[in-house]
Amino acid sequence: MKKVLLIDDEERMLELLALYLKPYHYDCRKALGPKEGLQYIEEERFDIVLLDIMMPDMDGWSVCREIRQHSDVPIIMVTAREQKVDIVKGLKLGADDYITKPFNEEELVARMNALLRRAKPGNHVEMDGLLWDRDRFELSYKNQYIKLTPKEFSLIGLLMQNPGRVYSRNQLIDLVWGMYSETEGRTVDSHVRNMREKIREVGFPIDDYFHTVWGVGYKWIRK
Amino acid sequence: MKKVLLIDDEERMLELLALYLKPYHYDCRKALGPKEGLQYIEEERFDIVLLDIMMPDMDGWSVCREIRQHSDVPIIMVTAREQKVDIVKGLKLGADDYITKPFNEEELVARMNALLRRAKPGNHVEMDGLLWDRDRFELSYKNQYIKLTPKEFSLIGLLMQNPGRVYSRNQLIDLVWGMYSETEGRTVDSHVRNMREKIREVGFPIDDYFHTVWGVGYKWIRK
DNA sequence: AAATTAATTTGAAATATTTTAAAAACTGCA
DNA sequence: TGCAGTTTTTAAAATATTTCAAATTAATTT
Repeated sequence: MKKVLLIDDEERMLELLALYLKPYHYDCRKALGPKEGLQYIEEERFDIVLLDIMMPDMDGWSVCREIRQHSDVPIIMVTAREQKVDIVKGLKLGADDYITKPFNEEELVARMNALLRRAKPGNHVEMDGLLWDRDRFELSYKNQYIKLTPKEFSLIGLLMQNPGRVYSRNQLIDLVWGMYSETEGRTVDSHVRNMREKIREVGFPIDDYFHTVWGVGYKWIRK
Repeated sequence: MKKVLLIDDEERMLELLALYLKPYHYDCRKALGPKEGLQYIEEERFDIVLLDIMMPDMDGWSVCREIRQHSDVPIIMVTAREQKVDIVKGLKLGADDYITKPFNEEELVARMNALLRRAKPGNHVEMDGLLWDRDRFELSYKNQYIKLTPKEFSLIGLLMQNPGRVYSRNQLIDLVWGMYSETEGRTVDSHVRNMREKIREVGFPIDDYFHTVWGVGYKWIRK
């Protein structure tokens, strides 16, 4: 499901946008005002951002520039009415498109899809702020990067991608190490320990998610 | 220089568009009508297409659909006036943006650039003062030129254009050396070493950007 | 509660990967 | 052909990861 960040300083507009997008099964996060918006950007990964450019304490262009410091995420500016100069300014600052209020639902969704179509599809899973990204070979929590070894990285990736499923040590060895590996089951434990420790350090409640199934193996549980 | 294909059935409009774009150094190809346009698409590679949707013998949407059969090239539709329904239809058929006549030069160029920015091959990238320029075959930092060999140059270009993404040695060999190369993975290391050394010499903090991902490969990180 | 079984922790040895450095092979061109 | 710059290969030194076994801790069974 695509994650959308809505940034506006009017509660009502946020609700309206979310309502529009609801039937299309986007996962909407509402940010009331630029500060909150930028904070979310720092903490999470989004597929697209809808940004209102008429906000009192910080104008949309500054927000646009700020976002571009951190991320390449597609940005659609939302403007009150057509103002050619502003549009050009926004596009130059790194926005990808704009749409004017009042807009119709269909056009909004069509524009979002046109942008999402161009975005490179990534291979990732996210759980309560913990992001596993195969393309980047990175695990991160709220923009803190957790340095993992290759085995640790594959291990957690497999588990996160199959929440609820138990894997025995031998299954994990087959899947992560590769079939016909001579490695012993106990070795998995060491990697699990090291991995848990590293993730605990950045403040993610790993023990709520990564469970030991006594006598069987390990599983990742979806909260 | 970016290649632009203009498709319209009015000679006058083609001239006008070309005139608008002239100061921005685009390489414009004019196609009078949809047939000619589709023929060019088959014969040449373009960076972007400007497509008028009001043409008599074949409507713009059919052209749009046809183009998408052959190519992923970014398409901007040009419409006579705002017609919401039509816009949505075009976007759904694979167009990326639209602009209404009469339009202003600045907005047209801004929209083209926004699309070209997302399109894959960039001719230059800049990161914290380090400039990679394909047209000049030059890498420079604060006006100091760093002399690179062709392999080194492609290598850093690929990485800088895809910040965050890890590339394995084999992927790099496929992408830089070309598929089916017999070259060994370790060879990449040598080029990496030499390149790092040359860039370090001019004072750019290359080690903050160009990272080794242990057990996997290399990546460029955006700071 | 004691006995049993399994998981975790620990640290050191074994392996694997990357870096460094230098030599060998190759390429385009005068 | 021979040169100068480039690319590739190779081997060693430096780093980082993985493994494994012993000691400890925790959970389960009797």
